[in-house]
Amino acid sequence: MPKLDESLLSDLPPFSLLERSQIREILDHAVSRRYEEGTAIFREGHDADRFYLLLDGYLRVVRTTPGGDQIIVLHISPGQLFGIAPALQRDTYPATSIAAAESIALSWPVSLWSDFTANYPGFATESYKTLGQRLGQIQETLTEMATQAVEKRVACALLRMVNQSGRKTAEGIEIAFPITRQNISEMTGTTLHTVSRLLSGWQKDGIVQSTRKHIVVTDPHQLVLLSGMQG
Amino acid sequence: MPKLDESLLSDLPPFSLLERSQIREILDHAVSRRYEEGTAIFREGHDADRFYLLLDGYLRVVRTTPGGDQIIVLHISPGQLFGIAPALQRDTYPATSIAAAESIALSWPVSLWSDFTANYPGFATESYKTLGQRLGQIQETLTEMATQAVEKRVACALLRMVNQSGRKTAEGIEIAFPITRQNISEMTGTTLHTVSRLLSGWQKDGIVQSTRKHIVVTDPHQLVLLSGMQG
DNA sequence: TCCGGAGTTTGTTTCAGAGCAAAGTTCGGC
DNA sequence: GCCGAACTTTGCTCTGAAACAAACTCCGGA
Repeated sequence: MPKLDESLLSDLPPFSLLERSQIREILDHAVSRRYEEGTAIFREGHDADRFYLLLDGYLRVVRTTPGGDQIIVLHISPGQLFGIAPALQRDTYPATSIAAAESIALSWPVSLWSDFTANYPGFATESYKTLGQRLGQIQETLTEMATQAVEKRVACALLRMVNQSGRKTAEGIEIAFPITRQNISEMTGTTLHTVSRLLSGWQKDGIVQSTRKHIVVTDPHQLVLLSGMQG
Repeated sequence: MPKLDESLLSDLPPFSLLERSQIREILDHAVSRRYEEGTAIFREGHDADRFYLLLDGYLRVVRTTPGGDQIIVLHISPGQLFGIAPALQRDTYPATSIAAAESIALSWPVSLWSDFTANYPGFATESYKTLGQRLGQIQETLTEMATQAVEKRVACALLRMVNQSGRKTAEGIEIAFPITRQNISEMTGTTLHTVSRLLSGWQKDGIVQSTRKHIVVTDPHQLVLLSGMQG
């Protein structure tokens, strides 16, 4: 494997407080790997033997029910830690993570977790901050799921993805990774049919523009109104 | 305030590894307080200035939507830490906690959090373990909410409460704190009417026995079947 | 270039469960 | 012992969205 460059990490929150030499050391223990779209990085219930940092691409964190339905708990974007089960004293991953687009991630054996948190002060802090944000996000989704009708849930899901990964284009803001109606239905607890109908409707109203596996939000403000959110 | 006894903490996971003198020291910084049923310990969005340990009673952790609906995210039972926003670098509580029954809790100012984790090794580990379990639990609820019909969700909710706080009685296993149909509907994203109907039906089938604010599960096995769970 | 599979659209039917309405019941306080 | 508030039960109606069904479109590969 080629030697990794320090600049990969130096701008990311978990590492931003560290010395160049420390980053060098961390990188020397890291394994870098590329994942095709659709590939699993690790699977629910498996031994949590490594923790990860997404360098490039996007991931879906997914849970499967005994009945075989799948739901998407959250998405991971570049720069975020994931699979940090060891931080929570878990010996098994609580969910599966799948590359939503071609992705590159670094990983380390869990045995290094305690070293990292002990030796690199900013690291622990930032990890737990991430965890806190994620917990809040999931609670948010939960309340939404429990109280809102399908249309609002789908609107919220789109907005969340736009906020997390939107990039500006001529027509509006585009979700940066491939996503199907089926995927959206798995984020919102509905069916791909219902999502398709909603999206068609919104297209007609000039709120979104979508092609196969690809969505551009042309009128974010309208979507916010539909989502019924406060902020 | 009377001096608190060391035995209050010595058997609880977050403190079980500590010396008597260390526990003494921790207790000397603690404030103990009693909360009437229905009282808030802290509220969503408020300054996270203290963290807590529930000594006795039960709490509901609750979120309110902009639209005014409430949903119960989880319950806290005696011996558990809660309001541990500082562990996640949050400066504000992400949810409200309310005494489901008369309760007693210890609390400390957040400024002590870093002391605790630094000086008492078992403490940090156990806190994060709790957090991990809670995260898993919420993910579980989320998937359930997204994929299961109302009947299963309510069955699951009952089972979860039974597992967390059930005590054996002559007729079956009793949920240890007062709970209304409304409460259950707020755990499962349905209406109190639907919960009432389900409970009536199950009563007829000899699966539960319920009176006002009080539920006994007489046939847990049947309930497991209804819940469609794997374990 | 054609084929097949994956993703999408649209129509129709059906029903679980929300919403609305109204009694009944229990309990704590006066 | 009475009152009112909080909790529960039950009936009825109506609708959002699931389920079922089928066609259509795009894309990559042989």
